[in-house]
Amino acid sequence: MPDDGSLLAPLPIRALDALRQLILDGDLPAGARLNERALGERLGVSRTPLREALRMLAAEGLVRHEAKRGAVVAPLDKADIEATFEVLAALEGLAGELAARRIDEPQLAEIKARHFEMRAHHARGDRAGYFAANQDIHRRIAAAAGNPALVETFERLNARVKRVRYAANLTAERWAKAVEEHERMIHALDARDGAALRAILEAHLAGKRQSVLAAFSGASEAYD
Amino acid sequence: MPDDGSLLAPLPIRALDALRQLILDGDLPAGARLNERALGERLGVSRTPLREALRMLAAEGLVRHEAKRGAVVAPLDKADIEATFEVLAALEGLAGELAARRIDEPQLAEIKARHFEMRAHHARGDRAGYFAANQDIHRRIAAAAGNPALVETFERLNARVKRVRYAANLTAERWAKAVEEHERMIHALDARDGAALRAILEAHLAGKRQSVLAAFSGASEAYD
DNA sequence: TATCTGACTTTGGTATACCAAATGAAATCG
DNA sequence: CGATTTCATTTGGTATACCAAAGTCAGATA
Repeated sequence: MPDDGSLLAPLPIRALDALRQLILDGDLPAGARLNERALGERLGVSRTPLREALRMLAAEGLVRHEAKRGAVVAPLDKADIEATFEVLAALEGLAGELAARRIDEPQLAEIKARHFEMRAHHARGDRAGYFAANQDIHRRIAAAAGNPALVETFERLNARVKRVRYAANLTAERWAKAVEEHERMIHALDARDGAALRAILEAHLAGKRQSVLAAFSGASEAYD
Repeated sequence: MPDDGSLLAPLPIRALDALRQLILDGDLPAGARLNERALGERLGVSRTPLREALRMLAAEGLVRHEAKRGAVVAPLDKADIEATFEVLAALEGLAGELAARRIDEPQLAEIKARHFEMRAHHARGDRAGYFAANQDIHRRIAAAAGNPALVETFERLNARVKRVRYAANLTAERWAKAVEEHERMIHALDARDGAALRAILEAHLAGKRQSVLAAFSGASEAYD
C-alpha cells in the first residue's frame, strides 16, 4: 500500500509513507501535534518535503490542519467510523459486483488459494496471519473489478479506519462468522453471481463495522 | 466547493482553489506542464505553498507528478471516465438510500424548491442555470445522507470528471429524460423510498456517463 | 548537410532563512 | 499567594538560496 517508500523516491513520498506507517501503528497517536522541525529531524528530511507529505496525509484524512497551530493526527470518533464504514461497504459491494462480472480464471484461482491460506491461519488462531490474508483477498477482489478509481478510493478511506480496524479483537464466534462469509464470497465469485457477492460483502463490512465499534467504545471511549 | 479561497486562508489553500478553478475551466488543459516558477508568479505565491497545492491536487487526481519532470495536469481518457462514473454511481446510490432514510422536512422542502427552479431553467433552455441547479440538488441529497465521508469522497471524484462532465452537450431528448428522472427522484424522496431512489440515481448517473462519453469521443478523441 | 558535443539555461528537488503569531515562563502587581 | 503583564522562545507560514539533472542550442566535426 505504500505509494513508494523506496530509496529513489522523492522525499515527500518517502516522508508520506513513513508518516502513514507511524500513524497507523499508533506511534503517532490521534490528536498528537506534529512539530515540523522535530518530525523532520526524526525522518531525516527538511521541512519543505515534510510539509508536502503532511498535505497529502491531510487529503487522506489521517491528518488535520488546524488554523495557526499546524498539523495534528486526525482524531477518529464513533461518527467518523460509522460514516467511513458506510461508504466502504458500498465500495466493497460495487467491487464485488464488478469482480464477479470481470474476474478471469487465474485471478480467481489465486483468490481461492489465498482463501485457504486464510482458513489455515484461522484454524491455527493466528490473528496477524489472518488479517494479512484477509486484507490481501479484499484487495484482490477490488483489483479484479478492474476499476483503478475504485481501488484508490477504497484504499484512501480504508486507511482512515485502519488504525482501529485491526485493533478490534474478534470474538471466536465473530471470527468464525467472518470466515463463513468469506466461504460464501468464494462461492458467489465462482458462480459469477454479482448480486450475491455484493450482498455478502456489504453484510461482511457491516459485521466489521459492528466489531470495530464495539472494540472502540469499550477500549478508548474517545480516540482523540 | 472551494475549500476556502478567502483572503485569510493560508496560501497553499488559496493556490489550491485557484489552480482547481484554472484546471476545471480548461485554462490549464490536460497534459499541460506546470512550471512552478511561472505558475507561482501568476498566482502571486512562492514555490513552497504552490508545491503543497500541487500535492493536494495530485491527491484529488487533477494533477500527476511525473518523475524528474514535475507536475502535469492529469490527462483523462475514456477508461478513466468510465471507472470514475462507475464509482460515482455507487456513491450517489448510497447517498440516495441514506437520504431517503434520514432527510428531514426542511431539507426536503428546499430540494423540492430547487427542483422547480431547475425545471424553470430547463423550460427556458438555460443550460448554465440548469447545471447549477442540478449540481445543487445532488449536493443537497448527499448532504441529507448525513455522511461527511460520503460527501467528501463524492466531491473528490466528481472534480476529476467535472472538466468534461459539464462540457457534454445534452440533446433535447436526453435533457428531457434527465429532468424526468429528477421528477422521479423527488417522488421517491418524498415517499422515503430508499431502494427506488438508489435505483433512479444509479440509472441517472449511467445516463450522464453515456452522454459524457459520447461528447468525449466525438469532440476530443484523446483529452490529454 | 546531418550529427555530435559541450557550454549555457531552465527546472524540479531540497534545505535554509526570515517573520509574525502563538506559547510559555519569569517577573511584577494587587 | 494568585492574577497578570512582559519578554524570550518556539512554531507555523512563506520566501529564497542552492544544487544536480534535463533540456537547449550553437558550433565543431565528419
